[in-house]
Amino acid sequence: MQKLTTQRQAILDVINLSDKHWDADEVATALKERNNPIGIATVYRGLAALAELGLIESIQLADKKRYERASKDHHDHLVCQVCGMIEEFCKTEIERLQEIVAREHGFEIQDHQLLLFGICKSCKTGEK
Amino acid sequence: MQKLTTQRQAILDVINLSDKHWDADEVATALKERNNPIGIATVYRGLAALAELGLIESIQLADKKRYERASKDHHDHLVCQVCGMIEEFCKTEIERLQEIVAREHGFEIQDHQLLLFGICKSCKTGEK
DNA sequence: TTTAATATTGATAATGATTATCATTTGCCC
DNA sequence: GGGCAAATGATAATCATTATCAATATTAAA
Repeated sequence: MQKLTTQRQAILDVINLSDKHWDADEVATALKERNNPIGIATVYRGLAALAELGLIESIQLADKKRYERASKDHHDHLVCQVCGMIEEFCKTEIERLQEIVAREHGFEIQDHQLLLFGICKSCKTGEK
Repeated sequence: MQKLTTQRQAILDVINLSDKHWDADEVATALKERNNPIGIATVYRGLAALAELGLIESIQLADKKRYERASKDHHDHLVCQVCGMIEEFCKTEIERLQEIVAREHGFEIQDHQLLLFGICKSCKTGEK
């Protein structure tokens, strides 16, 4: 179960194109522009399948899910509320503290998500 | 702007009833059961207004927003993927590290959300 | 207090992301 | 080479949330 079909490879290629955080619609549009249109339902299923295979990663924002290429080390995200830009950061110390919290609660962590919302550097300095 | 109408006070009362994390529909149902039905659109707007006034707090889960009563200290959440239970925890050290990350990126934090997904104590020990 | 401006309510329609349905196609195993 | 399991794609359905809008309530001003 969960095959890497030609459609899913095309989706994977698109996501690996850049370090953008793609939503399903953007992936579908990019595929259309590459003259390889894929049905939107297939895009959704393909993204879910690729994430399950560990070939891409996902973050859940308030309104929609976004996908990015898989990276070696786990990271979390800064989300600019002005321009929508998403930056990444690693902080192993935070991960360690999360484990401590979990232990205190008898909780077994399987996944986590840390989002920092605010204003990014370029929006703060008024750049375009 | 943003008045504390009788409807909004009723919504606030419901949320202050317990330390549950309510979604809009549950609040509307609770109000109906108390013989004080309030239109669902008004419930949504009321919850948003109360959160803006700082009288309640919200967390954004994958599918929906949930509201809880306001607490003195900021806290984050453990979400059990088996039973759906939501626990809270405080870890000021994590908050401090978030600020350090932000400074490193020239980012100004306005809000944040940390969710730990996994299996809670009682689900792990097989309780009911 | 009347009047005017403003915000709220509630029923319902609209939106938007995502999932379900289902007939058709593809790929693989024996 | 037929059959089973999974995938595809068009489209309908779902579900939380927001928009619309007429009716009502509240506040401020005259």
